[in-house]
Amino acid sequence: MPELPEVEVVRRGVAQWVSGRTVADVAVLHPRAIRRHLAGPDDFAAQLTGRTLGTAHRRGKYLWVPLEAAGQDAPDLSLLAHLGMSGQLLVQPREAPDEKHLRIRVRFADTLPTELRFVDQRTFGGLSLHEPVPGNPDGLPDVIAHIARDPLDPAFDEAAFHTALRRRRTTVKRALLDQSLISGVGNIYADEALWRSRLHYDRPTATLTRPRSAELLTHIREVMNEALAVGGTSFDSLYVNVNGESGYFDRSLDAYGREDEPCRRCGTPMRRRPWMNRSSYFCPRCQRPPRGV
DNA sequence: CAAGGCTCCTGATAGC
DNA sequence: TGCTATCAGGAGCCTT
Repeated sequence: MPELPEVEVVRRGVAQWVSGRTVADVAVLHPRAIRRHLAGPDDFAAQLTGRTLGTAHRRGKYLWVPLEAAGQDAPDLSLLAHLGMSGQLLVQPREAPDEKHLRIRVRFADTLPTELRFVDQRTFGGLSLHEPVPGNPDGLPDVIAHIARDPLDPAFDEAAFHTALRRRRTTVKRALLDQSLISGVGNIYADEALWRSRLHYDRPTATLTRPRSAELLTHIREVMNEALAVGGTSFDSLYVNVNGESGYFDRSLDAYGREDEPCRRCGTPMRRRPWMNRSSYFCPRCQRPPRGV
């Protein structure tokens, strides 16, 4: 499942292989993949065709590319991508056979042999075009203006994060998954960071002291940077491929998916608990539940 | 406004 | 063998 590190790998791939190229043709093969583009597939294709892709940006799990606007200070339109659970952005040879779940194809007006493909089995992800937030130099799409900066963003407001945690009346894992509070954290890295911090997922955020929440933030950054260090150096070909099952990210997980396996700190069998229609993995000894849970 | 639940989707897997 | 149930889960949307 793509979370921040995986999306960052994709961003780098897009920046390397696609930025600067001009779109010649767009094929939308599944309407659900552009459902955030309210004007529909024909409009999506028409607006994107002829435009040149600018610098690839990322905030949390969102990735976008402003379309270059000749003679203007700021971009007038940005191409937004979210991978959802199973989405992939692939740079493939034009003659490569279609993937089973190919949803969108973008061909370019140059002589390079590659094209951009959006492949997504479960269609939770998608592409869309949006006007940027006025005055934003990076072309931040207006529809993701509510997404908080992510913990790897130099402008992430750490003091505001701590304050917000104390003010919230919720539990710590819910807070970590709230993209308007801190973005880029999904179920996997939430469990990993909580395990490193020895925090139970149902710990009320209001009980976190400033040092404890600072430690949590440090662990979030560490686990993301470690994943990035492994996955971010793995692609060196035309193939920009990220999905959670590719293997090089989950090899080093300490908590996620380790039910009944020994805790790497204390040896106690790890547990899995149904949680918000998904799962939470934790060590029952290292991560003691709060009172009343 | 904040918090939490529901829902979209497809394929792998388990169970009968 | 073949069917059904369950699980994976990001985030918009709706209700409370």
